[in-house]
Parts: sequence; C-alpha cells; structure tokens
Amino acid sequence: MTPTGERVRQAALELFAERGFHGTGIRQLAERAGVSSASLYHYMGTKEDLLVALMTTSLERLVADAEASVAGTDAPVDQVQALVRMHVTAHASRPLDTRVGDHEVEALSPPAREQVVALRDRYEQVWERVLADGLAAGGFQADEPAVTRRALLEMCSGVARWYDPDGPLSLEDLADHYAGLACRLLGVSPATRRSGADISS
Amino acid sequence: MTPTGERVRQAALELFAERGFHGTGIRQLAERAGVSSASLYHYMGTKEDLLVALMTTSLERLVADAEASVAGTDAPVDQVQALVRMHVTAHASRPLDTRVGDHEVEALSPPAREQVVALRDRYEQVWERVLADGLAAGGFQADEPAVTRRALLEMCSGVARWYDPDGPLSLEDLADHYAGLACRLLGVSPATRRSGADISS
DNA sequence: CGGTATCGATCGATCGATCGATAGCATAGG
DNA sequence: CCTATGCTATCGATCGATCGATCGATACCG
Repeated sequence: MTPTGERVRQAALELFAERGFHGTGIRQLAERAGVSSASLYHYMGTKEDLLVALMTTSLERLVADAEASVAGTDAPVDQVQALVRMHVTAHASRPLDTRVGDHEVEALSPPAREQVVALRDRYEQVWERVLADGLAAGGFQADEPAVTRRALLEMCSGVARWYDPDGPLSLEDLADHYAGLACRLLGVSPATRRSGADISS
Repeated sequence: MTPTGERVRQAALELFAERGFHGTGIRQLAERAGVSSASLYHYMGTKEDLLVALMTTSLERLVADAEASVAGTDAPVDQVQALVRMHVTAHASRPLDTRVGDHEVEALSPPAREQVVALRDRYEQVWERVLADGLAAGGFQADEPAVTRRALLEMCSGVARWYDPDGPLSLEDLADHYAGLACRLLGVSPATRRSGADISS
C-alpha cells in the first residue's frame, strides 16, 4: 500500500469513527488525507467500498487473534480469559476500528452487510464454543448461556467507548481487570482462575 | 401533542435508530410520518431540534426512573439490583430510544451535545453513588470502581442491541438474569443478594 | 376574519462521483 | 544519448442528484 493510500484509510477510519459514515463527506475525507476529492478515487472504489475494506480488515484481524487465543490451551477457563484479554486489548488500543465496526454496519448495503456480518458471526462463534465447552466441563455457571455470552461481549466491547491510554490504567491492568470480571460473570471459582485445572479434578 | 406530531416523533425515532441521524433524509422522515416534507416543519424546528427533543425526553425519563429506583430502599445491594432491572427493562422495551441516545450524541452540535451529555452524566451519577455506598458498606468488591461501573453499564445497555420481545425470555426473566449477573460482577455474596442486610450484620 | 394544518414548488448548498488534462517518471527503440 | 511511449499520481471543473429548509397558496374550522 502506497503512503497516500494509507493516509486515505487512516483519515476514513478517524472520520467514520468520529462523525459516522453518513456524516462524513467525500471532501472532508480528501482534506483530512491531504489530497483532492478527485484523487481519492485513485485509491478507492466508492465510499462504501472504503468502509467495507476498513471493516473487513479489522474483523479479519479480530477473528485470527481469537482463534490464536484459544489455540494456546484446552482449558475453557484459560481460553475465555485469553479471549477477554485479546478482545479488551484490541478494543482499547484500536478504538476507531471497533467503533466503526460496531456502529456502521447498518450503513452498508445488503450484500456488503452480509459479508461483514458473516465475519462477525465467525468471531462470536469462537466465544460461543469456549463458553459451551466450559459449561460442559463444569467450570462455568450460567443459567442462560446465550444471554451471558452477549452480556460478556458487550461489557468487553464497551472499553472502546471510554478507555484513555493516557489514564491511570495500563492496557495490561485493564486486560487483567476484565479477565477477572469475566470470571465472576461466568461463576468461575477463584481457585480455578489461575490454572486450567478442571473443577472436578 | 397532536396525533400527527406524535407520528412525526415516532417516525424519527424509528429512522434515526435504524439509519442514523445523518443517514435519514427529511423526505424519508416525511414519508414515514405520512405528511409532506413541508408539513414536517409545522411540527418541529430543525432536524437537529427533533433529535434533541427525542434524546432529552428519553434521558429525562431514565433519570427520573433511576432516582425512583434507588428511593425504595437504603441498602446498596437492593438499590443496584433495582437500577439494573430498571435499566435493562428500559433498554429492552424501548430499544429505539436508547439506541438513538447512545449512537447519535456525536451528531449534535456542541451546545446541544452539552445539554444531552449533562443529562447522561446525571444518570450515571446515580449509579456511581450507589456503587460508592456499596463499597463503603462492604457489600461490594471492586478493585477499580470506575472500571467496574462502566463495565456494568455497558453490559446492561447492550440488551437494546439484541433483545427480542418475541423470544423465549420475558422482560421479567431478562431483568432477573441481569440483576444476578450484576451481583456477580460486584462480588455480592449470594447470601446477601435477596435481602438488604449489611454483610457485617 | 384568524388561526391551524397542509402541500407543491423551489431555494441555495452540498452530496458522491466522473471527466479530461497535466505532470512526473520509468523504460524501450533508434 | 535522446525521445517516444505508457503508466501512476494528481487535480480543477463539473455532473446530476439529493440535501435541509422556506415560500406562498389553499383548505378547513371556529
């Protein structure tokens, strides 16, 4: 990717996150990227193509990171903590990506939306499988797994809306804290949180 | 409020929630409300005035309900459960209001935004005080109260993005479940969840 | 008559997108 | 070595469409 092309993507990420897709004009985008509005079209297809590209890049990275997170161990208690750390770290360190991904799905035309939603579903399936494994193994307690999963995910995604990297909490502290909160939510007994030991062992 | 005026507000609520403020045109709004785009201006000021009115109405109701929720008891454990039930019920039964309130704040011009953010802050202060009381009384456990408060609020707000009133879960069930999740998050011991008894008593 | 409610027509501005033109820079042909 | 050719990058000008908003006119109702 050429430097100017990268500047266009960065400008789009900032403006879409800040003002929304429909709230961002092609001319603002060009000005932020430092090119004319005509030159913009040398680096992208339509404005929507650009949005799709941003979302797809971000989501594919998230899916890959999620699958890598669970690959490190077989114990659901460890897997869910790895997922939470990864998710929180991603949302805190790249809030623009995740804000665009969360808020602008409805701005997409149906075919593009399908593609993006499919990626998001793949991501959530990783969580679903880990939660199901943990419930089957007895390490988690949840009356309504589907509700608990959504509550957990929404809680973790929220950091993109408020975390300040210059604040008192480091990324590590934040990830640690959320891993603990997730364990509480899932009813993981404190004794089993630090190890992958099955609760029945 | 005249019936047509009410239809305008309802149409705006639906469209702003569905397509966003900038994604909704004055003509779509008029069509959904069943009037001409010119007649629209008999019932509103500018498009932004309409958005502000919707947000203010929704937030003022939320603030009033929050203050009523905590007025029923002095025990923080009961107060936070009442808050969670109220918040979850509001977000599940009026998802359009809360989606607009959560997503479109950035679409407001600075003076209007200040007014809306002030209301939202008043609402969050109710939560903050209850959490501080619970920590002081020893009923809650939280290393980072500010983080825990945000995590709790984001978790509860998320229901507006997925709850289906025609699904298997009733509003009551949902509120119950979230009250339980909140207690887990806050480290409330199961014994004290059903009563307002201080943990030291 | 004097409000209230309604609308077709239209305003200037801005929208996303395209056009043809221009410059720079590589490299292949003589 | 020169220059012809082709490709990348860039832009001013402008397209038709739509934007939010306003106008004057009409109808109805007390």
